[in-house]
This record gives sequence, C-alpha cells and structure tokens, in this order.
Amino acid sequence: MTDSGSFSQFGICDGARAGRPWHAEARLAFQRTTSLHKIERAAGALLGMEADAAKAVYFVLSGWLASSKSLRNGQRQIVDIQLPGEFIDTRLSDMQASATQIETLTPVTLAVVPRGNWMRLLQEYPEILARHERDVAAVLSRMSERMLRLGKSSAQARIAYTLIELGLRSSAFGPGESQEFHIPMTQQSLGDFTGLSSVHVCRTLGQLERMGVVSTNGHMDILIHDIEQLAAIAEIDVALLRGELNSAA
Amino acid sequence: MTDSGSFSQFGICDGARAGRPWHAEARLAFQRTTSLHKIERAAGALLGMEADAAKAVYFVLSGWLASSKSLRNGQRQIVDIQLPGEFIDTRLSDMQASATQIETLTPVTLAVVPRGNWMRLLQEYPEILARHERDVAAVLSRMSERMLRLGKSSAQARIAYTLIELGLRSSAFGPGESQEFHIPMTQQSLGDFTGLSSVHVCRTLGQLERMGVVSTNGHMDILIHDIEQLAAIAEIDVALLRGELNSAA
DNA sequence: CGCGCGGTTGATTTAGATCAAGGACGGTGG
DNA sequence: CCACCGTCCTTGATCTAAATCAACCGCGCG
Repeated sequence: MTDSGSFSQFGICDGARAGRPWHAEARLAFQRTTSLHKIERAAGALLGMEADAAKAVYFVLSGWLASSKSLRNGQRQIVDIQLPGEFIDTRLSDMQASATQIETLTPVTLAVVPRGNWMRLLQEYPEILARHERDVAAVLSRMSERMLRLGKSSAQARIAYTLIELGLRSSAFGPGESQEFHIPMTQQSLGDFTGLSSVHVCRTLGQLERMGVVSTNGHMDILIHDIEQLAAIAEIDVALLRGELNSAA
Repeated sequence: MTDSGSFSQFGICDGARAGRPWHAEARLAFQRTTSLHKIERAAGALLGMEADAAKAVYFVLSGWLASSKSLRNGQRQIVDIQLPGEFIDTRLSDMQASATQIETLTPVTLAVVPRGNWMRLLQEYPEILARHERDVAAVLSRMSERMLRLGKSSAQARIAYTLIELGLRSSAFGPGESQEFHIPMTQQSLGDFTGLSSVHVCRTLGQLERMGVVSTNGHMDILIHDIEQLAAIAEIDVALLRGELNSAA
C-alpha cells in the first residue's frame, strides 16, 4: 500500500500515480476470467434500466456517472458520483425504500461483470478482492464526509467540499497554486448532490467567486485560486489536505 | 438467498429468521481461522482509541454502536449505527478529512479480527466473504436512504424514517398493529443522526405523538401506533414496507 | 441536598427554499 | 443567415422550516 496515510477515500489509486491506470490492469484480469462485456453510453443516459442483465457489477473504464435516489414528489439526492476505476454495484438499485437511478454525466464506457461471475472473480483473484475492498472503503468514507456536511454544514462548506472532492478525485490537482478542472454537471445536479436548490448553488458559487477563492467559467469550469482557504471553508483539516496534495503530486 | 425481494438493507439476516443468529455461526467460523479475541465495553465508551490493534475489523456480537464524524466546532453527524451481526471496519476511522469516532450506545461485546487476518479470512471462507458483501451492500443502501432524507426531507420525514429503520433493524416488528421498542439514544444523539437540533427532535416527536402515529415513553421508548401513516410520513413506499413486514414476520 | 443531564416549551432569528422574471447560449429548421 | 426554442444560469423579493437562545422542569445520583 503506497498510499497509506493519504486521502485514500478520494479514490486516487496507486496505479494511476505510477502512470499505469488500475482499470487497464483490471481489464486484463476481467478478460482472463469472464468474457469482458464492454458497453458504451452517451451522456445523460440511464443505466440498468435495460431489462436483461440488470443484476451486474459494472466497472467504470471512462466517463462520469451519478447514482441518485428520489422521492415521489421528484426531489432527488445524488448519493455518489463514480469516476473511472470504480465499481458500480446494481444490487443497490433494487429492494429499497425509494427509487434508485444511475445516470451518465458524460459519455462512458463500462465493463460489465454478470452477477453470477462476480463472487467467483472475488474468490479467485485476490488483487480484485483487495481492490474492491479498498474501493468500498473509499466510497463509505467519502459518503460519510458528505453526510457530515449534509447534516451539519452551511451551503458554502458543502460546495467547497464538493469542489475539493471532485477536484482531487479527478486528479486535476497538481502541485501548483491554482487548480483548474471541469465538472460535467449542471448547477441543478450539483444542488441534488449537495442538498441545495439550484438557485442557492448559483448564489453560493457567486459568493466564493467574490471572495476570490475560485472562479467559474461559463458552464461549470472551475478554477481554484486559493485552495487553502477553500479547504478552510469546506471545514477540511488543512494539514491533511496539504499532505494529500503533496503525496498526490 | 431467502430474503431476495425484501429490504435486505435493513440488515435482517436469513439466519436470524431461521432462528439461529448469523453471528453465532460467524463466531464459529472466526474461531476456526483466527484466535477469536472478544472484547467488552460499557455504554458510552469510545472504540478504537486503544493504541494497540487499532487497525482491526470488529464484528458486533451484542449491543449497539454509533460511528460519527465531527467538525472542529463540535458539530457531529452520526453516520451509521451498528447492531449485532454487523461488521465495523476501523479503516474508515483514519485517513480522513474529519475526525471519526465510534462509540457504544449500550454495553457491547465485539469479536476482533486483526487487520492481518482479515483478507485471509475473506479469501478462505466464501461464506464470510458473501456475508460481508451483503453487509456492505446493506450499509451503503441504508446510508443512501438516509442521505436522501438528510438532503431533501423535512424533520418529520427524517424522524419517521429513522424510527422505522431502527425498528426494523432491531427486529422489533412483529406482524401486529403496533410495534414497541427502545432506542438507546438521547434526543441529542438522535439529532446528530438525523441532522436536526435536539430541540427540534423533541418538537417533531411531539408532533408525531399529537398526530397519534407514535407514543414515546420517558427516555426513548417508542411505541408505533400507525406504521402505515408513519411510513407515509417517512416517504417510504408503503407497498415495499408492507412486503418487508410480511416477509419479516 | 444540590448538582447535572436530558427533556420540554416559548420567543426570536436566519439560512436557504421558493416564486418569479430575465438573459445568455447553443442547437434546429426555415 | 436569421428566427425560434429550450436549457441553464442569474438576480431579486418573499416566505418558512428549523436553528438558536433562554428559561424551566424532573429525576437520578453522589
């Protein structure tokens, strides 16, 4: 484990740091054990609604996806966002107290592991098991952080935290002062993610902009000017963040 | 899988339904593979602060625990509650953007699996692997439901959902009309769980009581009079709930 | 007995939702 | 090329659910 002590929950993986992305290796492993079924989807598509192999585990090869739950009145909460190199388990989409839905935020390619092969894969390939364990720990960890902000923080903290989480996870952060990246989401969906109305997302981004910590360019192009202050607003321990930035660099 | 189609995320396990609790079997499996280290703690204790084997996986044999995260200013969010038969992975307690803490809500007994043995256990015992996979799916699923309510629902819905979740998970619900059980939490911690202030928890419980759906007796003894209406308030699909109650009975 | 924790209740404040009206695009069809 | 439309963003005005502040009660306990 080369990443011990760093923010492993943000999903930055060893392989990617070493220059060889984990999902390239994973693909090989999948190919050895199952017929690797690869599917592609355009942006804005819904996943798992296909009648057929709905009970599959997906592995994201490229693109962003969002899993959300919604209430009868249409209110929606995005529960997690999946980036390349992460697993999506559609078991979570059924048997629940409310409707779950997985949608693509960009065009995506996914590897599909039929449900029947999944347990076999875990049992036979320790590296996949270990990777999956780590992935699950990362998901739980970042969901916990988000719950904390959802329950106890201001709109500014929620937005700031989300910017940092997505920035770190998309590996956009270099060692430099300012960090720039694109979030393929509307302010509406950012609101569904942070538990805010789209109107308030807009206002809050405006505040952060006026404070000089970020600037936004048209449709969700984010430029972070002062990551330390942003982390402070996000109520992230700045020392931890600094350590993470160093180890990620 | 005898529970397919039912609310598996509430953690009701097949073994328990069959009369032989899963954690009794699990203990045997643990004993076969590792020296089963059992620890006990009083109510209100903190876990994992012991310097020694902090990097362990715990398995709850009896008692309730709460995992929480907190902000620098003392604001706290309970992220999940663990009941007997569930795993606690202390990996989640380190390397994070904010402090995590696991506390006992009642006296507990835990089985401790040292971190080193954990992966071996998963690889060698398919039934533990399968169980752990299901447990993880259940945790993610109920955390998602809670996030939905945290982000998008009223105080009444959050409280109602929590009562139903805890009631179902503690297996207190029989087939009858009214259901009675005890929640070993103060209104303060219920607030930390639902993202509400303790004052508002009190008022909201009062509202539910005046509406005749529940009554509370002194310190968190809950009696549910009208579970259908409570589920409606919790914005749970009543058909799903009904199915669950039937299959659990 | 008195202290402290947890629950209750009331008064006041506030963060964010909601409602509403424009404005800026980017795509589409004439 | 331009007219039109829909989607998304922006900004202002108003409303409201829940937080906060504050006082008090009841009770278990040293």
